[in-house]
Amino acid sequence: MPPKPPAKPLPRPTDGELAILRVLWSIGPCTVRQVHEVLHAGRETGYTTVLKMLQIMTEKGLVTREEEGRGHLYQARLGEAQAQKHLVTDLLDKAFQGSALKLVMSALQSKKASAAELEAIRRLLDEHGGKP
Amino acid sequence: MPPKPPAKPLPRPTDGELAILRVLWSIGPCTVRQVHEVLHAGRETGYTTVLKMLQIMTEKGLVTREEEGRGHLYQARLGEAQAQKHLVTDLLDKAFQGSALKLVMSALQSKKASAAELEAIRRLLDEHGGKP
DNA sequence: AACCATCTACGAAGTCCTTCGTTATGCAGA
DNA sequence: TCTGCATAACGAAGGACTTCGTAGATGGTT
Repeated sequence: MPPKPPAKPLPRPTDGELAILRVLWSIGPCTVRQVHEVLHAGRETGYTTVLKMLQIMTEKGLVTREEEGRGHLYQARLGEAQAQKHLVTDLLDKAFQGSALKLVMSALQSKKASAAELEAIRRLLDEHGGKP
Repeated sequence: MPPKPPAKPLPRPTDGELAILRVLWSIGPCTVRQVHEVLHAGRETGYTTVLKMLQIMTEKGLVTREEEGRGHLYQARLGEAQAQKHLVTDLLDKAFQGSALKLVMSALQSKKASAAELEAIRRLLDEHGGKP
């Protein structure tokens, strides 16, 4: 058996860490420089700041790192869907008393969902709970 | 015109602050002691810790305070639904590219929603998007 | 009045998050 | 080889969050 990564649950990523994870999810494993360039398009974030955050995220287990030439390649440990599920579960427990209904209501009120999205959600419901 | 409260958007409450807000939402305006007693049932949190947090939350504008006898009454500034909407919108933008569909999918996968809840969500969709 | 319980206020400690200046390392070219 | 560039690492600073010890204020009781 390969030694399991420590079984402690991954901490919830901070907002800054989430921004980095989004980059890793969208373009796959990449170097500090690549992450920095993508982030730099939107925010002003120094190179060493990104590096430091990736180092800390490595310690936390949010990302894994492997040597690549003279630099390192970073990769998100959790897939996007998995991480989203964690975040939603967390919010559900902390702000919605675990009620998925209330959360869905808020979501639909927060952003106007497109008709196509509404239809997709309806189909999801059919698969999920059995049509009435 | 009464002087508006400062127009800066309220900061997102931390987890600890959210726990306090939940108490205020459930039992209405109350004193530090009341909040502490409710919280104490679940977590170990000192009285002065709750007091300090309420003071900071007052500075942030998350709660309002009014004199009551020798103590103070604290009240959440935002209603529960309003605060939930903020939290959901925030999560939507930061982790779901603004896609309500993806968030709803995660929510339904995270917790098994009851049949009644699913039906309620379906009704919500009908009101919201127009039945197909 | 003296005392006690309750409450507010203050400030400090410890941790975490974010940022960045600086230094070390390793590769490539003059 | 020596120099310069890209990268990694270190360490510190500043702010936010949480916790708590302690002090001050107020009201009721003996």
